[in-house]
Amino acid sequence: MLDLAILGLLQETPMHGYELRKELATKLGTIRAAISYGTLYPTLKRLQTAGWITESESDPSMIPPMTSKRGRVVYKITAEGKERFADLLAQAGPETYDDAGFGVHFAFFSRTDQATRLRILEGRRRRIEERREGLRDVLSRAGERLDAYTLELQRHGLDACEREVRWLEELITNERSGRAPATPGSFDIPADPARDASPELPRPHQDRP
Amino acid sequence: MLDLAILGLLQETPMHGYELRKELATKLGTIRAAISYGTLYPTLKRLQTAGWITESESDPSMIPPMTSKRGRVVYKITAEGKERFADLLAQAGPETYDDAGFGVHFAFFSRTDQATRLRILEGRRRRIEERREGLRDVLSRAGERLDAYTLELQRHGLDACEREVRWLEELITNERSGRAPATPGSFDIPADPARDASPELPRPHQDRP
DNA sequence: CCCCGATGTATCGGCCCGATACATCGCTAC
DNA sequence: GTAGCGATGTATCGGGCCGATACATCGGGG
Repeated sequence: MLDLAILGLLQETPMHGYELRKELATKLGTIRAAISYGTLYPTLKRLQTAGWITESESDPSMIPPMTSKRGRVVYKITAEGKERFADLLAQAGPETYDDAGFGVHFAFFSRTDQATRLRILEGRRRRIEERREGLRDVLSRAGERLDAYTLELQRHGLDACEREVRWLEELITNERSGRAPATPGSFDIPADPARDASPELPRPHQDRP
Repeated sequence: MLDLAILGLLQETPMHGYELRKELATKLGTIRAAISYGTLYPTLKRLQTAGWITESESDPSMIPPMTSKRGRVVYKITAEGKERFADLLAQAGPETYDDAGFGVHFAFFSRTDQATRLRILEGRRRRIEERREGLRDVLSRAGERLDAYTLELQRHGLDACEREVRWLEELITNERSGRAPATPGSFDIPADPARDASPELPRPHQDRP
């Protein structure tokens, strides 16, 4: 999962570890607080061993001069890495539909073809619907076995599930009618990007046609 | 975190591993799909070594007779385990306020005193508010740097944050006015436990007084 | 009679996290 | 000036937790 995210970011531009962590945090802020260095560096080493990325010591754009001793290590993606990224983007494991997996895949939807986008959105919807049904069962059948706080927790979780299903429904509808909110590559922004709300951005929250 | 959940469930009644996993799944269904056996059994071993629980081979209530060979192992909590449970319930680490930690603590709120409940609810609210501010910053400042799908993901996450903050606000208000939705021990249920909705349950979703 | 799904216990490799250590740079404060 | 401090930066270690896997029993349906 993390492989996909790192490969995706390095495909945009080479980076060193610290930078990568920050970009990861902003891109995946909703689904993962901030990747730990205890995860990042071993993962980078693993990707390097596999041949997906290469390490180039202290690049020319070294803005803070840093009298060396230990230059920053800049990672860049290889051709095999780009292939790997494409494979990971399109693959359909069960982990593609859990919280983390779906989030990472969704974050790179602008580089995914529409058929794959639809498959992932529908798979995620099915997953959430299952979770929702489980919660409904607990709330209706096991109502007298659980205390009020636990029930309230379940109810709140059920709310979140229903909300996410609706969100996914709208995204799927949009996707099917070709109104995808992104074009591959750079995106046409109408000059003022959402100060308080952005009704001109093709979000899935418009009325049904 | 898992220690707290296991100790809490074993405090209600002794259980064997398989049963424990199922109870864990229904009680914590919203925050953790289902605990893996690769987690559960080592954890039980660790709790046993620490002296919080004891293992009693194949109890008298062995309903499916099972011609032995390997009887089911029933775990029960010790006096030290109950102390440990109380400590874990009241303690205030940073992990108390993340998704998993808060969920487990909340699930055992019926055994927590009101002061601790308030502290945890407010800590959680602060945590979510910070996450919300981070997302708002990304959405307003980095609007043109991210593609539309990533932005949509952030927007959805922001929605979830705002929703959870409101939920917490209502719980805190309820808690402060003494209208806690649970009494310690068993709970008085009005005969028909929520077939479709349960307006008579003291949920935090009633109108303000 | 045989397979299948539920019940049940247990281990292993591997991902990921928090804590920790170490080093440099630019800024402010004394 | 120099001492601290926060941001930048790389890296390791112990341990929690997961998915996959193995093994075993039991009840029921084909």
